[in-house]
Amino acid sequence: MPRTGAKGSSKGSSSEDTKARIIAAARTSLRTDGIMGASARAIARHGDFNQALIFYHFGSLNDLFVAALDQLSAERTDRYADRLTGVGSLADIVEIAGELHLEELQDGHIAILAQLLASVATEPDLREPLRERFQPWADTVEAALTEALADSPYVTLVPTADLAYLIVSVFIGLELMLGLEDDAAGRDKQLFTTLTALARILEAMLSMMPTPPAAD
Amino acid sequence: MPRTGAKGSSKGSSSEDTKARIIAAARTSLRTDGIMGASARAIARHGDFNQALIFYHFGSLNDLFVAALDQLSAERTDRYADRLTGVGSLADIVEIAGELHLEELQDGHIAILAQLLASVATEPDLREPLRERFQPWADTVEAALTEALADSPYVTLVPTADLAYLIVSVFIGLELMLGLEDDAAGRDKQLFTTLTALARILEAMLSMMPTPPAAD
DNA sequence: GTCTATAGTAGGATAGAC
DNA sequence: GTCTATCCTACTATAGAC
Repeated sequence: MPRTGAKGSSKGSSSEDTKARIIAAARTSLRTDGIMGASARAIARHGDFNQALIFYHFGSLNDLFVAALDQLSAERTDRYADRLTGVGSLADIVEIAGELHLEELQDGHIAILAQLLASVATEPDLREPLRERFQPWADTVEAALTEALADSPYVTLVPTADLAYLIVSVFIGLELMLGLEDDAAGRDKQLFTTLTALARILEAMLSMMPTPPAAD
Repeated sequence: MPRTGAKGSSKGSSSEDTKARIIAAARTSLRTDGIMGASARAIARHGDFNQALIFYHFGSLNDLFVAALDQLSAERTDRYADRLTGVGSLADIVEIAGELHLEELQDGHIAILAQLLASVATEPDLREPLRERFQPWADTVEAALTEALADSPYVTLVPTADLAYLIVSVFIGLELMLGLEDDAAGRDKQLFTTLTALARILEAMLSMMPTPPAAD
């Protein structure tokens, strides 16, 4: 096992540096080759290093994939939180979600998530590690929902945890469905434009309601 | 290539019969082993036949998967249409969608769809065949949406094609996300209960509106 | 139409030189 | 820590016996 911690000198070829290169190559491979094509050899080709390094630094491909997801989660949930904090209305949140989704789609981040999720069917050992690492995503979305609804009288009516789970599911499902499209970005924009418009109509209706409706 | 068409006698061991057994085994393997585990050998094991038969009857694994999807699409979109025709309200449609999703989840039909969609990243040749075969799903959902909204004054406001696409995406995304859960069925029920409740609130609000709101 | 046998390839992972 | 070389396994697909 390679030792951890920063080096005294600023030498560029440290162990941590190599691990980072391997993780970057794994992400590229998952994104472009899919989980079925992301073999040790394919990953090594993307990063231009030796295939055996993967096993020296990470032990197994699955452990490498988990490390890659760790890095991705940390990066992206931060960014989500940045963009989503301080958003006050439902329609605004949908609109920003659309922008985020388009970015993520084009950068291929969601592709990585979808491919890893699909691999759980074949690699049961990945289930627990993936579950832990998907929770922050749902939490970030839920926090944004809660904040956006904070000054609405309807907050208590909305089960934000369930909605957050559904929204994450939409992101994943859209990624796979849009993989069939010729113009995925265009279709994605159109879909979120539709959703934003519906959210604005909903808001208009809410503003016309005299008092919060009873929850059945 | 095996000849097609029905036999004169009712002999059970015809070519078509074998092809059906192979397709059934492919579906089982996709469902339980995932796309990464659904090798010719694994499929043959599920159906208890010789691995070489797959190539004799279908030519390649990808062609077998497409045939399996064909069969699944025909079966299930019929069933969807049966259950969804004549449903008059939005909340009812959501409720029935929840029942259907739970059935499909437990029977593993959506798992097959999700696994095939994920494989497109690695197998570009599957993209076109899959796109053609996913269209009926979206069409069925759209038809149900259109029918459910038929006597509402808001029909023209709702882009049913986009909504249908999103709903299919939710089905796919949920399948993958629920693959991480210990109690997938329970979580699924809970999510659709939430959605149904929200749909009922929306309906109540709509019934209180004096006139259709302008579309921005 | 179904079988056995096998060719040919690619994969995960490790040993051992450097 | 990184490389080459390799083991072993599994895979797709085909050839040829039956």
